[in-house]
Amino acid sequence: MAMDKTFDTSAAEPRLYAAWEEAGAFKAGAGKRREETFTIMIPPPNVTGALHMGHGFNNTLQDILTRWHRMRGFDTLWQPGQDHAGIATQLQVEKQLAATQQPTRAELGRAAFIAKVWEWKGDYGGRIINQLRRLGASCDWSRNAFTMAGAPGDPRTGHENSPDFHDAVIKVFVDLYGKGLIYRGKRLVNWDPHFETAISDLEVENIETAGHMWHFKYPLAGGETYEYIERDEDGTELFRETRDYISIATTRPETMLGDGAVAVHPSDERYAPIVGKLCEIPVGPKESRRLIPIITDEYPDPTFGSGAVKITGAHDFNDYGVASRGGIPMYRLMDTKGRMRADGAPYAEAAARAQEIANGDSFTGEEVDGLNLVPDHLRGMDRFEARKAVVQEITDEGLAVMTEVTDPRLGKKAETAPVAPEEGGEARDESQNFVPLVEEKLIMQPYGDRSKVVVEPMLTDQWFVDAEKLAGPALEAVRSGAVTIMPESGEKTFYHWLENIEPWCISRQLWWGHRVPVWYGLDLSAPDFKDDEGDGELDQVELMRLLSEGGMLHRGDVARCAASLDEVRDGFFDANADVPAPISHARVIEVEDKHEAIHRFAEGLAEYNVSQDLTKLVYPVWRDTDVLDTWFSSGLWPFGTLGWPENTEELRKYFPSDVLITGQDILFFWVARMMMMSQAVLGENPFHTVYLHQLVRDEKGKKMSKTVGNVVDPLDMVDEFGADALRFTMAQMAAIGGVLKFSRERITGFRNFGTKLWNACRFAEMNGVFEADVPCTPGARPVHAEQTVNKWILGETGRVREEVDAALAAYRFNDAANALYAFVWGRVCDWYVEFSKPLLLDGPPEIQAETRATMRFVLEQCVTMLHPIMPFITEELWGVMGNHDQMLILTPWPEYTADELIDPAADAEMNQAIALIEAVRSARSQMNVPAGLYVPLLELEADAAAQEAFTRNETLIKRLARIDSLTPATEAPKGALTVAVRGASYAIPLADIIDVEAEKARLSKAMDKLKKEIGGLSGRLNNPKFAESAPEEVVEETRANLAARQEEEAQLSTALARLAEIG
RNA sequence: GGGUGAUUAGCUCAGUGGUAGAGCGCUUCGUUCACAUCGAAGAUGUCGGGAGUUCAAAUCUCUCAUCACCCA
Repeated sequence: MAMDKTFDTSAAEPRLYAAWEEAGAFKAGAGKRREETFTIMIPPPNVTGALHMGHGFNNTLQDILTRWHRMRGFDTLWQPGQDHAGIATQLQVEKQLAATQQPTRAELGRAAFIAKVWEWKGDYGGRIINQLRRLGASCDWSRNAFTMAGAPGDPRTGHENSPDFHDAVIKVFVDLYGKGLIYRGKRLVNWDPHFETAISDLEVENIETAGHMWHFKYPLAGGETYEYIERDEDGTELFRETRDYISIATTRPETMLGDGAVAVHPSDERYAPIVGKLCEIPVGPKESRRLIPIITDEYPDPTFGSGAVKITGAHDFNDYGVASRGGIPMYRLMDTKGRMRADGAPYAEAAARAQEIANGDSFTGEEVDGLNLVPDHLRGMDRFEARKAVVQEITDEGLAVMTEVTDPRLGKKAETAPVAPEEGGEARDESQNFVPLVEEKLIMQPYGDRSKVVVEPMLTDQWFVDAEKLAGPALEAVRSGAVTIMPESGEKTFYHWLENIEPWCISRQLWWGHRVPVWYGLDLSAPDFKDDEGDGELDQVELMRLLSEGGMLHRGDVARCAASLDEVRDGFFDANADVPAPISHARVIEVEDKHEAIHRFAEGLAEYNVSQDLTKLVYPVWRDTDVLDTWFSSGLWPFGTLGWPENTEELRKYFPSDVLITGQDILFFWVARMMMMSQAVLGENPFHTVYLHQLVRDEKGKKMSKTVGNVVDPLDMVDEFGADALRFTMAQMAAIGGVLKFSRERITGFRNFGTKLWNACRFAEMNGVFEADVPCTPGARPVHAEQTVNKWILGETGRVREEVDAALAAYRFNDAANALYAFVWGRVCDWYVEFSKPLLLDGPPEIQAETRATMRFVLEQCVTMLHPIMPFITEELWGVMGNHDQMLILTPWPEYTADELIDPAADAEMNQAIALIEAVRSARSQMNVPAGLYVPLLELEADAAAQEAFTRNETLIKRLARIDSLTPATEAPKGALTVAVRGASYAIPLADIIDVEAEKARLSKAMDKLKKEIGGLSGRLNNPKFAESAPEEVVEETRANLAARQEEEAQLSTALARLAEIG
C-alpha cells in the first residue's frame, strides 16, 4: 500500500498515544534493561491550569530526556501530578457556584464548600493532563499525584493511586514544629483583601501605576519652632525658614492614622534640632490628636522628598523595619477586607491610650493590635474612600504643603498654568496661585495576581518556617557542586536569595488546603485562675468569675501540634496537670472556635456542679483555621509523590530524582524550597541538576499576555502543525539560558522537516526497502556495506549518533535538534537518497540488496534518534517499516560509535564526489547553462584520489551534475567553464553558450576570495611566534589549508589566463 | 537604586581562544517518476563602540553605550 504524501497528524497522534499507553510504555521501569534509574519529577501544574507555551516547552524537554533514557534502557520514571493551587481553585469554585446560582462559600460553610471543591476537581482537574497527552508527554499517568491527595473528603478522582500527600504534609509540619523550625508569629505579610488571606511574594505582581504623592505638615507639639535650613554640597545656605512643622510626603495618606513616629536620617542636619521632639498627626478629631516622636533611622533617604518619613509599622514593609528597630508601636488600621477597622473602643479612648504609649508607657504587641485608631467617622470605610476623606480633611485644615500652580511636579494639572493678567489672563489674588502639592507620579503598586486588587501589607498572626536555618544545606549543595544549576547565572541568583532569606510565611486564610495541625485550648494556668480557699478545688464562684468576666477570651491560649486530635489529647492533659481538680480530669473535645470553647466549658462545669458527674466536664479545643501555602506541599514533591513517609519501594528506587526542568521564575519559590525540604526531611538533595529556562515569549520577544493579545495556544499549534513540529520547535530553541521566542515561521519549517523525513521513507517504501526480505538490524547494529555511498552514510550516521548523545547529555537540546535536522535533511535526503537512486533502480541485484539494507538501517536510525523529539511521526514510520517486534518507544537506543562506522576512504571519496557535483552545479547555474542540459566534462588534471573518486562514482556524479561524458584532455578548449576542486581541475566546453566576460568575472571573484584567505593563512605561518606557541595540529592544519588554497589558486589563474587569450 | 543577562547576516538565533554558522526571508533558475510542506544556485557580517591580554579574540579582561529581566 502506497504511503500518503504527508503525515496526517490529527488522525495518527491520538491513535499512537493510545497504543503507547495500552502497551504500558509510560509505566515506571517500562523496557528497562539496566538497574540505573532516571527520574524526572514534573513541576506540578495547577489543577486549575490550562496548558500554555511555558508548559509546552517545559514538558517537551522533560519528555525528550525521559524517552531518551527509556530507550537507553534506564529504569525510567517521569512522575506526573498537579498541585492543589489554594487560591486559584477556591476562586474557580466560587465562580462556578455564583454562575450556577448555588449558595456562596460563606453560606455553605467550610466542610460543604470543600466537598464542592473536590467535586470540581473530579470534573475539571483532568484538563491539563489531557492537554499534556496531546503534546505526547510520556508520564506514568498511573502514578498521577496530587498535593491534596488523602486530605479529608478526598474522593480520589483523577489521582486514584497518588500517595497520601496529606500525611506527608502534616508529618513534615509536626516534625518541623517540634524542632522549632515552624512557629507562629505576628509579622507583616502581603494581604489580599479580596480573598482575605496572606499571599506569598510570588502571588504579588508589582505594577507601575499612576498615583499621587501628597505633602503634609505635621505640626510640632506645643507650637514649637525651629530653623529649617537647606544647604548645597559645599555647605552654602540655599534656603532658610522658621518652621513650626515637619513636612512629610506619602502616597498613602489613610495610613497616617496608624503612624507611630516620624523618622529622619541621623545625618540629616535639617531636622537635627527637632529629633526627639513630638509632632502631631494632622488628622482626626482635633480634641484627641495624637503626638508621635521624631526619631532617627538609617532607612529615610535625605535626598528623597522632604527627607522625613512617617512610620506606619503595620502597613508598610520598610516602616515595619524601622518600627521593629525603634520599638515603635504598630497600629493596624484595616480589617481583612481592606476596610478601615470598626471594632474596639471608641476613637477617643484608643487615641488616649496610644498617646500614653507615645509618651513612654510600656505596651505589648497584642494590646497595640487591639487599639483601633481609626476616627469614628471613618470606621468601616473602604481604604480608598478613607484616603480621599483624610486628604480632604487635612487640606481643609490648611495643613497641606502648598506650591505654585505652575509647579511641574503637579503633572498634568500644572499645564493649566494661568495666563498672566498682562497677557490677557484673568487676574488672581495670591491665594489662587497656590495649590496643595500633590505630585503626579508612577508608583509601584503591589497587586494580587489572582484578585487584581491592591495588596495591603498587614500585620497579622501567621505561621512561619525558619527558612534561614533550612537554607544552609541548600546553599551548601550548590556550592559544593552536588547540585548544578543551569544556566550558571542561576547559581548566583540562588546564593543571593538564600543568603538574604526571610522567614517563610506558610499560612493562608483559605479553606482549600492542608489545615494547620495545631489545636488550641483555654489557658487554665493563668495566675488569676486560682482557688481562694486553697482546698485544691474550684468552687462555682471562682469559676463563674473567670468565665463571666470574660477574662478567658482575652487571655492567650495553649497550643498543641500533632497529626490528629487523638494525638494532641495527651498534650492537653499534660498542660492541665497542675490545674485544680476536678477540671484536670476534663475530657478533651473538639469545637469550632474559642467562643464555643468557653461556652461548652462553662456548660460542662455547670452540669458538673449540679450532678457532680465527672463525665460532664469537658476541655474543649479548637483547631487552627489556617491552611498551608500550596508551595509548602509542593516543597515535598520530590518524595511525597513517591509515598514518603511510607518507606516505599519507589521511594528507595527513584529518590533522589535526576533533573528538574522548570522556569527560572520559580527558582526560589519552588526549587529552593524543595532543596530545603528534602534536606530537612530526608537529609538528601532532591536532584543533581536543575535546568532553568526563561519565559516563552512571542516572536518579537514580548511576554505573551491576554491583554496584549499575543498569546499563542500550544494546542492550536498542535492542531495546525502537529505535536512533533511544536516539539521540534521547542527543542530547537532550547539553547541553555536562551531567550525563547516562539514564531510561526519556525514551526512551519519544522512541520516541513517532518514531511521531508516522511517522504524519504515514502521513497524507500516505493523502492522495496521495507520489504520483508530486507534484513533487519536487531539491537541497532549496523549492516555491512561494500558500496562507497553506503559506507559513507553509515559513517555519517555514527557521527550524528555521537553528536546527539553528547548534546542531550549536556542538556543542549538545540544542538541535538540541529544535528538531526542537518543529518536527516542535509545528508540523508539531499545526498544519500539521490546517490541511492542509480543503485536501487539500475544496480546489480547484490548492490540493490545492500543498498536497501543500508537505507533501511539509516532510516531506522533517523526515526530512532528523532523519536525523543518527534515521537509521533517516528513511531508511525516505525510501523510503516514493519518487521519490528516492539514499538519504537521501547526500542533500544543505538550505541555504535563514529569510529566503528566511519570508513575514512569512503568518506574522502564521497566528499570529493560531492565537491565536484557542487562545483559543476555552481558553474552551470552561474553561467546560465540550462538546468536540463547534459554537458560533457573534460578532465584537465586530476590526482589519483580524484580520478578514483570519479570513476568509482561515475554514474551518480553524471546524474547529479548532469554530465554526459568524461574525457581526459591535456588542454581546455577555448571557451570553456573551469571547474576546480581539490586535487583536480575540469572544464566544460561550451564555446557557443558561454559568456566569456561573465566567466572571467566569476573566476576573478573566486580568486579574490582565495587570495584573501591565502594572505591570512600565510601571514600567520610567517609569524615565527605562531609556530612556536600554537599547538602542533593547528600549525599543521594551517599549512595543509594554505597548500590547498594555493593549488586552487593555480588552477584558477591558468583558467583566467586561458580566458584572457580569447579576449 | 541594587543585581543578572543580552548586543553576531534583513529577521530569529547558535557559536566559552585556532579560516564567521543555521533556520527563515530575499534574488535567479527548475513541473527529472520521495517530497512544491520540494529541488539547484546566489547575495548579505569592520561579531554594539573603545582599550587591553595573547602567536591568535565573536569568544578572556576593563570601559562606554543601548536594551531586557529580576529585586527594592
